[in-house]
Order: sequence, then structure tokens, then C-alpha cells
Amino acid sequence: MASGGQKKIPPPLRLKKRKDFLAAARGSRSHASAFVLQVGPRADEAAENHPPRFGLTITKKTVPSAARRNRIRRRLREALRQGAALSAAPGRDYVFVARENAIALPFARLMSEMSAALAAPVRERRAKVRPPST
RNA sequence: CCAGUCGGCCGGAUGGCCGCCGCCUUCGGGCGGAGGAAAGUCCGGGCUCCACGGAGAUACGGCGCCGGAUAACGUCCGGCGGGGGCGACCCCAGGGAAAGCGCCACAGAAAGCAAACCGCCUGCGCCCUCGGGCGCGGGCAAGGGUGAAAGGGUGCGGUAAGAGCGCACCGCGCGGGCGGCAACGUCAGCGGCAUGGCAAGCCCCGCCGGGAGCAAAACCGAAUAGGGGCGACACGAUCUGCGCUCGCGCAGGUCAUACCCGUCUCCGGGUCGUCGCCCGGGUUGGUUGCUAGAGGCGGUCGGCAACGACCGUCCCAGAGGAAUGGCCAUCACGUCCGGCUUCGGUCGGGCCUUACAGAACCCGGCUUACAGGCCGACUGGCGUU
Repeated sequence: MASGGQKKIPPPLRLKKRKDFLAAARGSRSHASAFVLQVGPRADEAAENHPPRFGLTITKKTVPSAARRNRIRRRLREALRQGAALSAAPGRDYVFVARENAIALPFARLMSEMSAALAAPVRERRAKVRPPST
């Protein structure tokens, strides 16, 4: 739908429901210096071809100051918007759980970390919830 | 110039590219978008719902010098009293201790009612080395010592030694005059001193006080389960009455059936099928509440001031798993390193440089956090004229 013909990135779909976050937390996870990435399949079945959805978690426990929590959330969101989200696979939910370093890490490095984490092969076969045979 | 006191203010700026939220739109776009504390949630209100007949009393909680300001306050302003500082100025839980109860550690002889450990003075007796000592009795509280505090303080007189015993000053108390709205101040008089402290132990007095909070609350309203109503279909046997197209229909009654519960029989209690529509209910969700207000700015007037009155002008965030961001450039500011220096500076480079901190219904305060910087008034020194 890029009307202007520019490389317009569609706004990534945001996760809002608690149950979506819980579902993603049951999936696989990978670690980076600024965050922990949780990946899970979408809760509803009919969504194999839907674009990926993203959620952000910044807990009061890891970042006590509200101002710093806002800064981290905006940096992560902006990095997704500027292209990190393109590495994500459709039909999946991604949740970034921020760590303290997310506020100090240079923005370019933050973006590359996020792209790398999203592009990594999802090791969902090794997930704890073992699917029934076949 | 140095040291200091008080009050107020700012707390990065401009531009570019890419975004986010709201409003407007002629669909091109335009406009607006965190703070002085938005924080802690400690007081006071508005607003909403709940409870409540009025008034008083009691209990509980809060407040507490006086006057004023205010919608209100535990806030603010102006005073008073006490304490600190050379001073500008700062600090004070600052009602009542002759209403009552209680407490006053340690030390000390004694901690609230007067008393006497060491002492001071003295009468009698005894001893004596003539200085005095010992015993019994009496008069004292000056001095020593303890303590936060020892029944006014200092000085003079007085005395055997002493003592408000007398006097002066200070303090205290009493009633009075004067000043002040008042807290209180002040003046002279009288009283020889009575009433130790703690109310932040209880208490007494005066004033104030329903509860919960925008996740308040109102409205619109999927699905599912359960509830009510209406309609259609389904619905055992038998009796009575009525109708008749003679097999059924309608009305009433009786007995059953199935399931559940009480351990079982007897007995007792409860529930009765399917579909559609409507009503009620109000969960996810949506809308409202939601930002024009005890509002900001400027001025005039009143007031020592807090503040008030009037006039003009402006519209200034409204998110909702929660917008206000990311990157870059230039310039301020700070700091570090190096070069030059006529010590005023100047040039180059670095900091992955912004303090504390992010609206959540809205106001008035308080408290706490804060890199760096600016302005004003005043005080005490030093220097110059």
C-alpha cells in the first residue's frame, strides 16, 4: 500500500493482550546485550500468512525510573520501524524484553542486534512444549 | 574585591530527514503536543457514586500564640513571645501543669514533701599537750558535693551561725492604669516568694471532621451459560362434562414415567423436551466523563503584605499495554588533553555530555530530588575616590 512509491514500512502490528505475551513467553528465546527476544507462533490458527506482530516488555523491576522506561520503549520501537522488523518471519509473535543496556547502547548497534536476533533461525523444534507426533 | 543572608528565574537553542498522538481540512496539507517538580501521595478542595430525617451529646481522629488572606488547608502574609547570630537574618509540637492521675533514669542524704551526707553555730558533760577532741541535746542551710532540675538570683546589711530576717536591683505573683482588634507590651503600686519539670504518658479546653475514589460514574452494547415472556412442534393412561365431521378436540381432575437428593424399602422434596423471536441482565469491547479552569499573560486601583476588585488579551497535551521519538548538522554551556600567550585569552582535538526526572480527572499547598547558570535586594569586612 505504499502510495508514495517510497520504501514505506507498514506499521508493525502491536501485541496488547496479556495472553499474547504469555503465549510468546512459552516459545523459544534468544539473548542479546540489550534485550531478550521471545518468539512464539500466533495464538489464532488462521494467521500463517499474516505479518509478524511485536510486543515490548520493560519491567519496573529492571528499570525503576519511568523516564528511562519510556526512553527504552521508544528506542526499541524506532529501531523496529527503521527496518529491524523486516527480518522477522510472518505468522509469528515477537516479544522484546528489555534489559538495562538498551538505554545506553548506540542506536546503530541496537538495530543490528535486533535484526540479527529476528533473522536467526527459530529453534522452535527444541521448544519445551513438544508437539505430538506428526 | 572577599565572606555571607534572603528572594526570584532558566534549566539547552536553531534547522534538516524519517516517524507517533490529537484537532481541523478545500484531502494538497495546516496547527498543537510533558514538568518545576509531571514525583512522593502527606494535607485541603472541586467532581462522581454510596450512606444518611433535624439538632445535640459521647466516642474516635486531626489541628492548637494572635490577627488577616483563601473555596479550603496542617498553606501563605503581617505581628507577638522565646532562642541563636557582630549583622543581614534564621529557628520554635508556641493552648492549659493552683481539675485530676502518672512519671522524673543515673548520680545523690534527699526528686515533690519537704528534708540534711559532709558542713556552720551553740548549750551541757567529760578529756586535754589549752590549739582542741569526744558524747548527748539544740539552732541553721551560707559553703562543699550529686544532678537536666535541690523550694527565687546577685549585692549590702544583719546574726552565735544563718535565713526575704531587712533593703536595693533583677525575676515571679496579684489586682490596677495606659497602648494595642488581639497575642502582648508598658507604667507605678502591693506581696517576701506561694506555683519544680514533663501535656511528644494519660488528660482538660477550643475548633474541624460521613465513606470511597476517574480502575469514581453514566451510556451503547457481541458470543456463551443461566433467567423471564410469547409462539410453533412434541407430550402416557384413565375419569367426568361439553362439542361433533364418530374419531378426535377442548376444559377440569386423578394416577403414572424419567432424572436428581436424603444409605436402602416405605415415604418425602426438587427438576421436567426442541426450535424461533422478544425482554431483562451488562462481561470483552466502544462512547462519554476528558479538559475553558478558584486558568495564563499584561495593566489600573485598594492593601505593609498574603491577596482582592476591575479592564484588556490568549486558548495552552489529552494518551489509553498508554503519543510527545530516532538520526544528523551548527551554535551556546561545562569539563579534560595539547600548542601559543603580553596571563586578559586564543587555536586544535576529545566527552559516544546534558541534572532531577515522563502528564493519566482537575485545581491550591507541603515535602523530597536536581548538572550547570542568571538576576535582584541586603549585611559584615578590606581597598579606592
